[in-house]
Amino acid sequence: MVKHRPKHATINDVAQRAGVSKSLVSLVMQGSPNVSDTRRRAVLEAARELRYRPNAAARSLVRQRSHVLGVVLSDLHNPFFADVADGIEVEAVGAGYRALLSSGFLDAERERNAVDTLLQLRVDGLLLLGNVAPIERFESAALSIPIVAISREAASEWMDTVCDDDQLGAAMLVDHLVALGHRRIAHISPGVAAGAPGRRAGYQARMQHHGLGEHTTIVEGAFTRVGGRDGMAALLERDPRPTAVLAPNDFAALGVLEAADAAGLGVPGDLSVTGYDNIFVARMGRVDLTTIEQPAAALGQTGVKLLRERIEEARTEARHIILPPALVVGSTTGPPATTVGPG
Amino acid sequence: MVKHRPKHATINDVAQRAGVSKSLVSLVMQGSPNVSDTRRRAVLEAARELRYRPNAAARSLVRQRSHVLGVVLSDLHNPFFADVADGIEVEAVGAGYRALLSSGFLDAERERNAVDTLLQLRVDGLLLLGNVAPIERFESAALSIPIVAISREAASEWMDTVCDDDQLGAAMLVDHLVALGHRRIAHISPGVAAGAPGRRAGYQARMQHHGLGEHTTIVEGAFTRVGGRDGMAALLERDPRPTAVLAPNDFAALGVLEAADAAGLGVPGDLSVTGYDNIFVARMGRVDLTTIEQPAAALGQTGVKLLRERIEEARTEARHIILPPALVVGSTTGPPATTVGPG
DNA sequence: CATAGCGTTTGGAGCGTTCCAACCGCCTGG
DNA sequence: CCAGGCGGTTGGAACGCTCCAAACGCTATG
Repeated sequence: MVKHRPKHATINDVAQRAGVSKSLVSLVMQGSPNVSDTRRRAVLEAARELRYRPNAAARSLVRQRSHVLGVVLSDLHNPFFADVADGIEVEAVGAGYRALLSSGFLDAERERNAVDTLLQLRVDGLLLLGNVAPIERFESAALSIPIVAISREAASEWMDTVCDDDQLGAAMLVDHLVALGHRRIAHISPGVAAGAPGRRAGYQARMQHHGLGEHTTIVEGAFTRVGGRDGMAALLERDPRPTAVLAPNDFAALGVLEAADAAGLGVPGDLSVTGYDNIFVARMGRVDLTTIEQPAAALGQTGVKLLRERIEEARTEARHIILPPALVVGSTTGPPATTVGPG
Repeated sequence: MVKHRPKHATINDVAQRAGVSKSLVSLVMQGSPNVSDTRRRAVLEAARELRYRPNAAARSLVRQRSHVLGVVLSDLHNPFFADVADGIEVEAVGAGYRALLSSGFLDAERERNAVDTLLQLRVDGLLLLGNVAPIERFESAALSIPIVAISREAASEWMDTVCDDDQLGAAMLVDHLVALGHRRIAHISPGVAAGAPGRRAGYQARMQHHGLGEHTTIVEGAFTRVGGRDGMAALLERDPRPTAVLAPNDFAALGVLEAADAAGLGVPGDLSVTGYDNIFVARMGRVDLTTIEQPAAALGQTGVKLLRERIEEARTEARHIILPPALVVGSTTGPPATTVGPG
């Protein structure tokens, strides 16, 4: 059995084997046109034989560019982030970058750790995807590297943001429910996590707008199934019980549905439920959630474009982009049971 | 407005500001005990002021170690991989490594690309998570860096593997269905993708074992919802139609359920459906899929342990570890409609 | 008083690249 | 016949860091 050989071939090994200087090898590797065909073939051949792979660390050291974009996702389990990440990857690869992901595990400390690792690796730019820590925690990092926060409405002077119009999205859901006849509409909100403040504000404002300010009910609950279950548990203790619940995202909505099912409440007969994100699970026939569709891929692509402006064109003033959300009506919303007739 | 400053402070900047040599700064950064308190404080202070962050590229260049593990996931959207990735991250961080993810997007070419990027970054080890390309494509990479393939039964002389017992898992599902009275049990299989061959073999062998060899029916279909839908579409054209379907994983099973719902087939009345992985969606009340639970976190943790053996203890002979699966019975399986009585 | 030893600090070499200036032939034009 | 130019090639400096050997200033010891 051949011994495992962890040592990598270097550009010098290749140069020696091909009988040329390391500079020539470098030129060949970069696809320079000013290399004779014979030498080029010799170098390529030697590189293949030695299984040579340029050392990205050494390269980025001298180039001062890594051509890698870092992505910190708050939750690997949430399909919405996967959709956004797809958009990021497509746009990044198209522009000659690679995207490297790191999970923040819905924890502020681990999020910070992930950011730090990526920063030490000297990625060219950083995309924050639904981070849970308050945005100020990332401002100091934004001084030394371009950062784009996705799904973060909070405007920062130092970093760019791109998100959907959370306030509008929440308002659309309230409108939809009010049109169905609901009045006691409650909201579950995850505090300061990405997206939460906007949705909460939109909900509150729109309730006021409809003259339902007194029915405004907000309970705490995370962007997860457990968060939805917890929030719903809290709402079940209210008397009178709300007839409709705006979950902060689809994940939480699934938790709400589970809690409702467990409590023997019919959906939408006894309770209407809405989500946010339109993840694939929401569109499964057996779930069919009423929700807000965010333009996930577009969010990711726009994020990369913003990063490139800073990296390649040295833009310094912050840009904040808002993309339009869309209402998707499923079968988890309907008229409240107590409403009789259309009046 | 202050100008954006992409230039990072170096160890020399810190040294100069603190009035010491760069060597001393290096020592402080590495937490060496042989540094006087005064100097240490001065260095730390200077580093903070300059927002200094060690350059991981330069460090890994001289150390020949990056303390980063690369993870290539075949599909970011599949929650099963997220579970495994969690296991990886936990174990990696505990051992002083960081995990960096890259998606292969269920495409052999992009998978190769992802591997190459990570290789160029000189990660200390690589974890392949449900890769779709045949394993031989990664063998040459395994010569220059430790690689562990997860959910890959194919034994390789050059890289380690850790997976659950796919053959056994598939057999358990067949046993379960046979016990319910099924005979026409079909299987959807994604060819050579990770996990597929073992499950297919287990299905075939167990059908034989039960004397149902003639009812063995295999159609092509990927590890995705669309794959499940396609496979089910093909099966719906068979006459007689199978009474039970073994989807290759939960994702595909969701597609099968959708196709069955669309075709007006009751589950489990007209058709029993099983998955594989036990992802969270399978456990939602409205789905409640019969499936096989893979020890996801354990798979990830074991993978990291194997990597560390190669990295830190220079193990060279390959190890192949198999973890036990478990049957999870839900409400998508039941006796076939045509069966009368227990005979 | 010279020496040894200890804790602390430092300069310099080297990690694998890129890139620049310089160089080598060779051809062309005056 | 020589200056100039050009395609092809090369050595060496630099990137930011670690680590080694050596030096430093002390104190304790013979």
